[in-house]
Amino acid sequence: MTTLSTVPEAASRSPKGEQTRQAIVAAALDLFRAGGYDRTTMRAIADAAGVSLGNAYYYFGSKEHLVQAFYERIQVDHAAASRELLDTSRSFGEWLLGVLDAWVDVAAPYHAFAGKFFKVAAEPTSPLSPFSEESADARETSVALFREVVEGAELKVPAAIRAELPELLWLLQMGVVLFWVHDPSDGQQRTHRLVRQVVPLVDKLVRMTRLPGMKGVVGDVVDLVRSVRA
Amino acid sequence: MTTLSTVPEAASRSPKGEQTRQAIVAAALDLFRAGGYDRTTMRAIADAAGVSLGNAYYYFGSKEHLVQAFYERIQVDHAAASRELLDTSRSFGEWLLGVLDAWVDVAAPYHAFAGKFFKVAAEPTSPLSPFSEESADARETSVALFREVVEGAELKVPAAIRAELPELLWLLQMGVVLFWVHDPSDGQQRTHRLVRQVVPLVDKLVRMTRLPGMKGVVGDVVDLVRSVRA
DNA sequence: GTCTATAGTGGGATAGAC
DNA sequence: GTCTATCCCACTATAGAC
Repeated sequence: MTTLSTVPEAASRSPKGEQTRQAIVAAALDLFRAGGYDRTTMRAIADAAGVSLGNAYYYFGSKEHLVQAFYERIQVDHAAASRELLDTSRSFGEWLLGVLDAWVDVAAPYHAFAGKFFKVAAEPTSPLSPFSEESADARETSVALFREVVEGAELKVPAAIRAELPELLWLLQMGVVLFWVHDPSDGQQRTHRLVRQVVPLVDKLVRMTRLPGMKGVVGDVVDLVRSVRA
Repeated sequence: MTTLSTVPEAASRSPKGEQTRQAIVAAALDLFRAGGYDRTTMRAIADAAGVSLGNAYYYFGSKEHLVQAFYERIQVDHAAASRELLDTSRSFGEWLLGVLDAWVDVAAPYHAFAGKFFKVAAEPTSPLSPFSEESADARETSVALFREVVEGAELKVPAAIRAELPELLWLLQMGVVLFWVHDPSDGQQRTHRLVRQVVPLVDKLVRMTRLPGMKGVVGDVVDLVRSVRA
């Protein structure tokens, strides 16, 4: 939770500061959506937010830090959308489909500049990397969502798989994001189709782990996942 | 083979232009290795190459285009290293292990700033993206390598799987790259361990596709791969 | 701690002359 | 193909207001 940056943290934000901060984020997301990341200047963002350039930099150490706002926004919106889904009791497959679809819907407005977002996140040393130390909290929040999906569903699978499944589903979600970022189709229909096709397959594979002949492979997969995480 | 860029293509390069081009690439590679990508300016590259800044931009549309030199270098070295392996007759698993290991070895010298390289490649609109139109040739070369691995081995698997396997193995390779880029361990030992663990699993899975009970899942996977590529 | 105004610097990228 | 001159903008620095 500690950070080296001078940007005020959530704990130490005054109401006024928080308001300014939100104004800058809102302006940035608006302008990014309208004109893309590259063509949106920090000056334009500051102007649109009604603050000085210096003030914008007071809250966000760099233009890339504003991308983080986008990251958080999607995360929060997706969690909210998923929460609604989880309240209605359904099968594992339906939940998974709902959660993945919800992400695509929530992220849709930002697809045009998602490439830039993705670029920033792709650098291993970036705090925005989904694998970084700094984003551990956000990652754990996402994994927790999938843990709810797994635990809520009446899934009869080996305990070992059950334990690793949330993280594997998170990885699946990352794969969907990767596809989505590269999806040029209208309204990202192809991503939606991918999700609709991949979910039943995953559902089937997960249920197959119960079969006696699968014991060996399942053990291998679990070992692999554990050694990767170590 | 056609490109929209104004950069001279291989076919239309004059000897003089080719010389200048090589000088710029050499200077860039040197400086990148010495000081990293960010801290190396286009002005410094132009200076070191003995050309003007404008001239450097005549040959390379952007700083990112210079990163492509690394991409090509690794690709060529890996193809050469793999070719040697393919000459000695072995099993599918041994070949796959050899080819993946060879990549990690070939790429090792560039690991320090591979993150920057990766960042550039991650942007979907970048010509360097492994999924881009511009890198289709390089991608096809890699897939062809895995096709040799598949066709050279006496693998008894359904024809449908056999046809898709090269592309799936290429995807596996991309996964290894992803892990490698994030691997901070000495000499990227963890990546080597991952490869050593994942190859037997893949080998086992591929051979399992022959089992009668697998017909359904195998068909689903093939359908998925085909619809993703479409 | 929040904010403004102004005046920089550095470096990626471009225009247009030769 | 090559140059020089220039633009643009992320980012910094500073000095001071509330």
